[in-house]
Amino acid sequence: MKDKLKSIAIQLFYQKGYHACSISNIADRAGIQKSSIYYHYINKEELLYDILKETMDDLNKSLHEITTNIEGTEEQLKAIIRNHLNFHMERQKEVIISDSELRGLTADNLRSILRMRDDYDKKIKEIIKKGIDEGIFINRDPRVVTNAIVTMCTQTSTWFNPLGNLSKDEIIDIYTKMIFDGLKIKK
Amino acid sequence: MKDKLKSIAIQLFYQKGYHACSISNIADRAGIQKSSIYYHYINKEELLYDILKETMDDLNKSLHEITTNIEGTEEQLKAIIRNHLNFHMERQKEVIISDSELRGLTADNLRSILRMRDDYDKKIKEIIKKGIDEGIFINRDPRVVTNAIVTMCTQTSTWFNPLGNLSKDEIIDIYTKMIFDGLKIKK
DNA sequence: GCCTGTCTAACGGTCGGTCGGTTTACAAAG
DNA sequence: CTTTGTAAACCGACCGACCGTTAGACAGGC
Repeated sequence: MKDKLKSIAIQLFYQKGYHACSISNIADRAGIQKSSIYYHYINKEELLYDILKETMDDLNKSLHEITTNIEGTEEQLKAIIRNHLNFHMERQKEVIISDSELRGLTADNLRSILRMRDDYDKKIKEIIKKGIDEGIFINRDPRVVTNAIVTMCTQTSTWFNPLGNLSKDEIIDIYTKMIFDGLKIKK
Repeated sequence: MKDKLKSIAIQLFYQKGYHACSISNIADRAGIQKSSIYYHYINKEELLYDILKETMDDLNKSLHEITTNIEGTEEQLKAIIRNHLNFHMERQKEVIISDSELRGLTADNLRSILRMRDDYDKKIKEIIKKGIDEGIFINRDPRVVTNAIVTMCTQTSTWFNPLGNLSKDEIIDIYTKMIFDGLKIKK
């Protein structure tokens, strides 16, 4: 039932937003009374935190696997981009919640989630910095470049349609080429 | 007072989110009773709609000026990117609200805002398509390319710090170069 | 007989919104 | 120069609904 509640909460937080979705909404959809939810979660925020924590954990875990198993700066970055895109197109609801409902957290929980996000971004920034040092990437502010890449990939969660006529792999291909080689035909 | 209410609402909707911010919150900050707000706005949603409408109007107006005053596909796209980045770094609060609080709108108002957003995106897509036809941009799905560019530029609103050590112009420069030429040093 | 999970019932509080009445500003009339 | 009319702007009390949360009872399985 705890898992059921979580997946219902993901659906509803995504659809209506955290504050617009009440405990009763979730209970109704689960077929139980709203008071019964408090057997599984101490309060509404913990339900949100549980979702965000799990999502960030999974994302960080997948990044860790890449940086330990793949060699070569360019190949690493390519794998990171592929992974990030894949994650955000597969788990659209969770990542959209993660991006828009941080304000629903109290100070301690917020700090915990933000640190996970910072860790993630920092690892990517380090790889871009390494690429610049190795002379394979153009020397531009790594912070800005990281933000540009991460945010554009993250946002696929908001527009990707699993039933559309473009597959995830096709989108990953286009994004990767755009990030590495840009828009313009080389003269 | 109506303008004052709007700017307070922008601040609070941005800080706490639309649903987490009550009419009383806004009234308190404005130094009036909450009932007085209903003299200026028929309900809470109209206050949100007013913000979103004005923001999208201004954005669309700025785009229109570019497409009528600038010639050449590449120069147009460059100007569009500069304008989009500038707008989103200058009016961070409004555009963040525009991106995250659409769910607070009822059907009619939502449709109206979404149409403005679609118009905007469509114009950019057409220019990219034109660039592909003219042989200056690499032939990739214009829908995906547009989404990639627009979302990455939009998201500067979430991380740009006006007090940071990077100016808007520096960021615009990096973004433009990244979009047109990518990350990699050409061999 | 105890633990797990759910129930019913109720709590205090806040929400968006309404109502009738009051203040303010200002202009026309005397 | 004062009085009066009027509309804009605001107030304070109030509404029903719903919020998140708690307490305590109860049913079924180990």
